[in-house]
Amino acid sequence: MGTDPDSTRQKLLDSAYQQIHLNGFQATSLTMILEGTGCTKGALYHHFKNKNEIGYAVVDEIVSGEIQDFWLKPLSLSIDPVATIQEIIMGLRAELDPEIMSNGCPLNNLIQEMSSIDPVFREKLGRIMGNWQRALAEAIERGIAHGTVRKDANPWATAQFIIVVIEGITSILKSGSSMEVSDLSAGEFFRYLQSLKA
Amino acid sequence: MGTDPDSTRQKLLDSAYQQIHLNGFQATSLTMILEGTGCTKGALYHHFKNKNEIGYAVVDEIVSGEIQDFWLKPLSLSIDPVATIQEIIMGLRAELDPEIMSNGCPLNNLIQEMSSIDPVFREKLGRIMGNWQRALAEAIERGIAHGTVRKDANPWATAQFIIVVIEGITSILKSGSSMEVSDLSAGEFFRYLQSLKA
DNA sequence: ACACATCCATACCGGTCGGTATGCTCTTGC
DNA sequence: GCAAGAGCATACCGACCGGTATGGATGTGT
Repeated sequence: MGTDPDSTRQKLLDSAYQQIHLNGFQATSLTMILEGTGCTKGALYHHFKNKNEIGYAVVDEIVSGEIQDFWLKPLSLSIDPVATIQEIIMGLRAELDPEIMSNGCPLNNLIQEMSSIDPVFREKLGRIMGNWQRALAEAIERGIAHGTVRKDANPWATAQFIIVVIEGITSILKSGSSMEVSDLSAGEFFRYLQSLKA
Repeated sequence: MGTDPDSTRQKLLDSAYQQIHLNGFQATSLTMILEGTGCTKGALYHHFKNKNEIGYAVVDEIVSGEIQDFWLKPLSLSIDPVATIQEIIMGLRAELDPEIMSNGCPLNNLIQEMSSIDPVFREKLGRIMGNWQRALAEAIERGIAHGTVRKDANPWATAQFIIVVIEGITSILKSGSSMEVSDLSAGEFFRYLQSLKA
């Protein structure tokens, strides 16, 4: 049996992450989180102080890690950020289940729902966004230094615009329409990315 | 006194619209909607079948109308869509209370929250998005015909990308940071718009 | 082997939610 | 001027929410 406390905590966190991604944080009840884990409310309140703390832990231990793995790590090694960004996006498209992807970017979803309500969420999510933007900007700077990116590109503004477009595309995906819809704007996005090249 | 039933219904709708914009649809309780209107639950359930129908009415009668007024109407007369889009955006920035604007685009908010949950919301919101995109595409086509837009621009893809960027920017606005944050990507966006000119 | 903390299940609580049942008041058709 | 229904207020309901109190099992230091 899973008498390992760490594994039960992880099971709860994973379930919470999935449910929050599906229904949003506020619409996710503790009962829904417990469902499928085999745990009860006792376990949940043993590992977490209250519902908000579960959300905070999801952000700190899961969402943050995914941004780290998918974006920060590849970018930190890149001297050709335009190519790297395209590879990341193509990789995400191939890897992720489209049904899951149609639920939007977990980071963006939480920002939309919680940032204006809860200052702790706001701070944590804002920090992740900041790291993401910084990693992009630094990669672009390295690209300029290595001659792979136009010299007159503004790294910080460009980084922010890239995030804007990515979050915009995943947002639009939710308005219904299938995958081909985002192919169009993805094409325009790649055209923009190419325009950054030196 | 306001014994006029139409005005009562309108008051309820307006309050619902504001509360939904502030807190989201699911997090908005009927009590919150009633608050400030001077009405009670009796009035509410006299004019609307249930909570969902209130949301549907808000979409049909308010959100749809705002997109119509702010975007479709100006675009339908334009033969220089790039200029028109810039004017609309500058106008929105000047007109709207920044505190209200930091709550995001009502259309986008509802899509994020409700599209994956409720098929009726999904259909209604998707239809509005479609109209918006179509109006943009048609304006771009007219721009091409009148020589204000590059001939090799793909109207449909460009229209979608423009929506993506607009929704992306209003999304990012919520992640904290003040107005100047969006100025950066707005600058990049205008740069992209200019690149569409003939 | 015994005290004790960790880990978790069960049962329960007050509060709020969306929704309903009922009746009053005022308008409107005739 | 009188029935009939529109327009609404009040009171109430079951369901579910987040959270707590309690106690039983299981390891753990000594």
